[in-house]
Amino acid sequence: MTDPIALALQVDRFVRRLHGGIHARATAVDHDRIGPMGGMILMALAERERTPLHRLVEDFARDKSQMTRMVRTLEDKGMLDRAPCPDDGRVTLLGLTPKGRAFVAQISSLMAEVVDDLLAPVPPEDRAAFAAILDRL
Amino acid sequence: MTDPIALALQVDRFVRRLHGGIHARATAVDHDRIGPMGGMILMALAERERTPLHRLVEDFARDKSQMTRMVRTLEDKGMLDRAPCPDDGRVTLLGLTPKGRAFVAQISSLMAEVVDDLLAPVPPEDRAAFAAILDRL
DNA sequence: CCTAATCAGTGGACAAAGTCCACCGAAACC
DNA sequence: GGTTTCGGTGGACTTTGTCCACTGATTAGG
Repeated sequence: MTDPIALALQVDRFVRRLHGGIHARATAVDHDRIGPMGGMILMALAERERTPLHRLVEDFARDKSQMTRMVRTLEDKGMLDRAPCPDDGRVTLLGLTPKGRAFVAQISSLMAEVVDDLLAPVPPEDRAAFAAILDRL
Repeated sequence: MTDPIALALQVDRFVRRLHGGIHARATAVDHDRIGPMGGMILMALAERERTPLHRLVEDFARDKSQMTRMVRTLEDKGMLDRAPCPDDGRVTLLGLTPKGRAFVAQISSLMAEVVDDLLAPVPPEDRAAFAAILDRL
């Protein structure tokens, strides 16, 4: 047991379903074609306000340039804005616009719903354990 | 706690690191440009022999046509072969070729290593719990 | 039986994500 | 003050994923 390959497969599948679920429910709301990834980024921003880009890069474990572009299109769509960091001339701080905030409000409940659905077969106390384990990665 | 959004983020990140880790270690071995996805498929095939395509589709939660193409390129590279199913004229059964089997042997140990690294901060008994929870999805 | 709905798989066309590498300007480190 | 490092950008590309239409077996309904 604890076959690492099976485990990898299952985690991958979980994410797959997650994205799929979001996609399915969000198409109705997502008129600006933000997409799952964009949504994730916005939600992340909603939690930690005024974040530099490189923070997102490591949180999502994505490529810098990719993140640059993601952020760029989100900015173009009026979901977030940039401001130069006063302490460090290199960094630009990102934050949600009111529009972005409104969007996040819409989708985060959908998101929660999706996660809930996926975790349905798992009893609540195990969910907590699950989350706790994930925390240490 | 048990914030579903944070949870989603973490799972996503985990998969990200997983793919990244595989990618990093496998480039040396992967001379046929199989890629992470192809590798996963081959490993899945290694476990359940003679599998119809639609089984992979649901196991990986991918699109049918995508899977068709993946399988096609893997076949072109001599990693797997197809055989018509005797019981059902619609399905084609997939199986690893010797070459495919050899490849899987190579990468699955790398894979296990990667997963192990990722799970390093989690004590063994919790890993089992983690795996058990994943099983119910 | 024979038609109708269903199912496995294929293909085209396209959009979204991710990868690699080179490159700036600002900052930190002797 | 010159050299690394760091945050971010941009180009050029490959890999994945999505949507939709369509074939040929196969089960179901009457």
